[in-house]
Amino acid sequence: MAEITIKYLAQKLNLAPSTVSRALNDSHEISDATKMKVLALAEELNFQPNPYARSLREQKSKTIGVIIPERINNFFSQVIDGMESVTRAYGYHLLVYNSNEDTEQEKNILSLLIGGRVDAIVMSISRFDQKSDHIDKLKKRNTPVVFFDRISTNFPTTKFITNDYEVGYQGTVHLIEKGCKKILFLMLSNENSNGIERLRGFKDALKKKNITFEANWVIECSHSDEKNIALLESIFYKLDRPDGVLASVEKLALATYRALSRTHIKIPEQVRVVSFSNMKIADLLHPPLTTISQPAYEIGEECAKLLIKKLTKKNQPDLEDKIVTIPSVFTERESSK
Amino acid sequence: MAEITIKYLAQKLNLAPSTVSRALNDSHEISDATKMKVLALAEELNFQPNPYARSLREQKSKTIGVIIPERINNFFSQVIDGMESVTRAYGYHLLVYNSNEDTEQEKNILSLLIGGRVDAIVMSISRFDQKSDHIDKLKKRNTPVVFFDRISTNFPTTKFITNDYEVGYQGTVHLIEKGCKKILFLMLSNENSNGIERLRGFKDALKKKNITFEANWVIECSHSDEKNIALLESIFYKLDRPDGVLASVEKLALATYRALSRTHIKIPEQVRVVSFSNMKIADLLHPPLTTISQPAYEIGEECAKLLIKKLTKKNQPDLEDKIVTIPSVFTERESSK
DNA sequence: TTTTTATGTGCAATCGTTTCCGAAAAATTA
DNA sequence: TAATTTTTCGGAAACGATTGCACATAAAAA
Repeated sequence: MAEITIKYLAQKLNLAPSTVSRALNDSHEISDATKMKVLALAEELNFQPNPYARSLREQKSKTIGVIIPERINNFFSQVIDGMESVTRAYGYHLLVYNSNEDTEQEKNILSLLIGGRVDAIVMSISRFDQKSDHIDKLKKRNTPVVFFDRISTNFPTTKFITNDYEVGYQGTVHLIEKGCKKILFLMLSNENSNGIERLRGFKDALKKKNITFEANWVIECSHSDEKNIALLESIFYKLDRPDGVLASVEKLALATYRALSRTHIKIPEQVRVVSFSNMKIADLLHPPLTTISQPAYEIGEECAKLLIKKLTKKNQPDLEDKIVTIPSVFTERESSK
Repeated sequence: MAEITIKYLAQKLNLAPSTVSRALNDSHEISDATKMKVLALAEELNFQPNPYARSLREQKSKTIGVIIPERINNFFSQVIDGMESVTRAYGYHLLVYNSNEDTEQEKNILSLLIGGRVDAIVMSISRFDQKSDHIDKLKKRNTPVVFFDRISTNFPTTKFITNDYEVGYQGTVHLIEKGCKKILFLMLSNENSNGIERLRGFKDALKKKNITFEANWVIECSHSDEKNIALLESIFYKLDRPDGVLASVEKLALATYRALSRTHIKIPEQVRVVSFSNMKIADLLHPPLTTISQPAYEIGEECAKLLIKKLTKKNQPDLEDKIVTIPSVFTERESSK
């Protein structure tokens, strides 16, 4: 019931709290004999130092805050698994928040975290807004921040992404070479950093292949699955329907599948589909989905490694302002045959 | 740079720290005039009380620890989303850990949390072992614990599950009525609480329908997808193959799909499949999968609500030792037509 | 005017650690 | 043996917030 404290151990052993503390932290100024005694009792009583007292004193929490825009998403789950694999090894903890693709929530979470609850922050931003003042505020603090996937381009820190441009290009070329002449580019919101890069790859591929891009090929979708499906249905219902789809986000590929199934349009015979996706069961869809999948676990590991290094080593410089690219992998399946 | 503290505010305003603290906490013994002044300055400087100082003093962290056996899993993601939706409203934080279906890791995580880092724990245990002493240890502590889905039956607290027995029964009856005579029950490990209930429903349904159960219909699978697929392939390769499958876990249904696809056995013509699953795209599989899906979000909400109540209200009794059942929903699709 | 009461504020202790500083005891050197 | 250094430990002050208690001051009652 009554928590076991250092003071209690000290009293039991007829030592000063300072001595016990030092013994537990294996300080060189404590004799081996007393160290043994202290460790033995601590072990016996299953002593765990109070993390909050320690945090208060040391001015660090051994906790990293993570903000993602969506939790029910294989990509983000894998990223967090990757992070946890390294943070746990270093005794760090992960506080994970879901901003639900909502800038307002993101702002609230950020202000929660800024109070000193975490030593560092990892985030994938909900919207790539111009007015990201809540993120800019972070600059004034000395809390290290790292971005991944959906990054804030003008915030000076390290960002982890995949080769969005190249792979957007590659996916588009693939569709064209399969015979597509009119390809839709589906994006979630026109303002995400990676979406923009993927779109750039898309456009450049069209140009390279001498297909003239038309503005209405870019479909800006919402976060509502139902709305997206309805929108796509209306598009595919027309006579001069597209014959290819590059979905920049998994959920849009699924919306496409649903829309095409409702309108009885066949994949890949009538429309070929390629999607960015980290789904593990892309091969079990009907038809199996051609994917561009991101190295999610690895991205998580890298984010965590970088922060742990910054937090645990002495005299580390500020996080370098650069973009680290980890390549995605393209897997061809039935949906684009 | 220098953190803003209550002491700093007090100095700026020519007040005592205690007065500032009381003003911020809206104490009745502070005049409205000074309250205004304090609040104004706090607002202006964007003051956030140090959470660790507060935790130390108040002996509570406003943090709940969550342990799940797997993160890349829609069910658990939904549960956590549900929890977060209520904890955030009350200013509580979520520390989430993945035990990776491993009792050893679970034990380590638990001992991390026990040090007072969290005010309460929510968990879905990795294995239903007899020797769950690491969980029993929690009893001695006064940290409230709640279980969900994979519960520890003999630990006296509130547990949230779904009507595993009924729905296992229902799924089996469904398969039988579709004409199945030899049905496999796929479980992840023979020792999970919910698996056992589902199996009981399975057996009772067979009995009810006058089908004699055979022990080798219960397949205990591992956590390796590849092994499971190979195992299932070998089973379906035989002549007297089963004509139905009830998968107690989503990943086993997927393994079944893969195994059947490799052996060129048709679903549902040759084998009908029903699975417990919270996949959102069960309808996009080939063929669409008949599912029993758990009310994951709601389970998360209920866990959190219960704990928040226990933690925020005065003089709350210990968590009642009972099982709360929230029903699953059965959705028939092509895979069991 | 004096006494009582209500109101507003400050002082100091506390939560459990870590660490600076100093001091005794032991070991080394002169 | 005396002087010096090294080893080992204790005292006390932090870290930043909350809160019991005391003490002013002003308002109300006698």
